[in-house]
Amino acid sequence: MNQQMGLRERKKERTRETIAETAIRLFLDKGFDRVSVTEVAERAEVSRRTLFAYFPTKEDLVLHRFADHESEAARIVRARPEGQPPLDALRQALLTALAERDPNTGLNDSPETIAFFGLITSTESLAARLTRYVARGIDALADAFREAGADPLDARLLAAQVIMVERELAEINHAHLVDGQSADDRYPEAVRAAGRAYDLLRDGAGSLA
Amino acid sequence: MNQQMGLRERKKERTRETIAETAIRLFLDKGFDRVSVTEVAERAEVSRRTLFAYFPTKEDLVLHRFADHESEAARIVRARPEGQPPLDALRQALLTALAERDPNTGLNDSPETIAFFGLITSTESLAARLTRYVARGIDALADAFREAGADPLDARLLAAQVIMVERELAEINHAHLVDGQSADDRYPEAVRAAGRAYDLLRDGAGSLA
DNA sequence: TGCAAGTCTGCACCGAGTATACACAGGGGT
DNA sequence: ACCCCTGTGTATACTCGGTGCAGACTTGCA
Repeated sequence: MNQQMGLRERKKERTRETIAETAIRLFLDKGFDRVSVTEVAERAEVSRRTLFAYFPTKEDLVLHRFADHESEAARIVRARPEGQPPLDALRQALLTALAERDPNTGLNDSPETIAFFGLITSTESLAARLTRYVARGIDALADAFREAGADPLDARLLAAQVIMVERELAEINHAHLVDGQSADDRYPEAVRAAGRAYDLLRDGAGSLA
Repeated sequence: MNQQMGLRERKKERTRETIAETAIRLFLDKGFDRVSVTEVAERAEVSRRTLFAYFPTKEDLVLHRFADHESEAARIVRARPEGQPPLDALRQALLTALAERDPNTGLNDSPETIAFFGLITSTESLAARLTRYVARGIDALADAFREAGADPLDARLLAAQVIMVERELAEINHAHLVDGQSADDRYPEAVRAAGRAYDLLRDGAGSLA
């Protein structure tokens, strides 16, 4: 029974992947607003109705991946080594992600990644819906901070700051790559900016502002 | 001619106000998703098409007010007294707004204000579109920080943090009022939280996290 | 083989938003 | 007085995202 259920699940998963891939390919090719859901369904060889059974909205065809990563920051905090401050763990994780050219850092210069990133930032409805996942990421991170012993108010404020700062850093990196800079060229400055950002979080803006 | 133009402008403005007020009243009464644009147009006695000439989207019927306030923070920084650090000016402005029970602080307990605030946070499409104005507010504030002499990277990071922190504070206040607390009861704690938030921005999370 | 549950589909429908073509008013120049 | 021009509102019909419904098909299971 387990195997049979497994087969079904796998088939559903394959259908799901096919739909999402077809959609993203079309969106990258013609632009999100210039492709109708009907066209996606036709190309993916499912009915419109079925497509909506897998993805509740058109935007989710693109953004479903982010649903999985929304609590990544919280996970990092929870998995940190004994005795390490949460902010240090997050800083370290960001530096690692930069070194690995993690797409979420905006520092991956493969054409598809750049295009995908650009698709989201340049499509208003996608950017808007993305913030929903961002908000959940903030909530999750605030929970993790609280578990780590932070005051509830501090936890929320700091979580919001961390998440927003990481987004800004990613956007800045992406902007440079769009400008033609290679990820390797940008890397040192990206590392510096990330360090500066976490210094600000730890030490504050102080007299500077 | 000036008078006639003036009259015309005023008439347009009144029409605009009528539409927006009618819409908000209906939304507060039945919920955003349970009122169609057609119904709003009928009640406001204009055609659907005319309504869309005044407000590009249904969401803007509610959010148009925020478009004006999106650069409020930037304005505060630019208008600060000679020699005052930008963060101090923002802190001071927030404390003043709290004392005045400015609706944007989430600390206004008039039933309409609470309902209006709740309408936005509980309606996904409204919350999503609101972030568009928030993003523009961040950009504007970053500009102001740069004019005040901040490094461009610092300006962006700090602007994002300030705007998000003020939003979080407002949400927390609103949540307490929804719970039944009066604005006056909540006020001391709101002041404390605001102070703590700006302390964090100035001094950082430090060893705490 | 036949039953039951889950999945897929077609169809009709709703609501948001747009294109087009038109009505109507007032103002300005001849 | 005439016409035109511009700005504002209107009716109609359309596209597209998303949902409800009822039937058909697959798949697992007895």
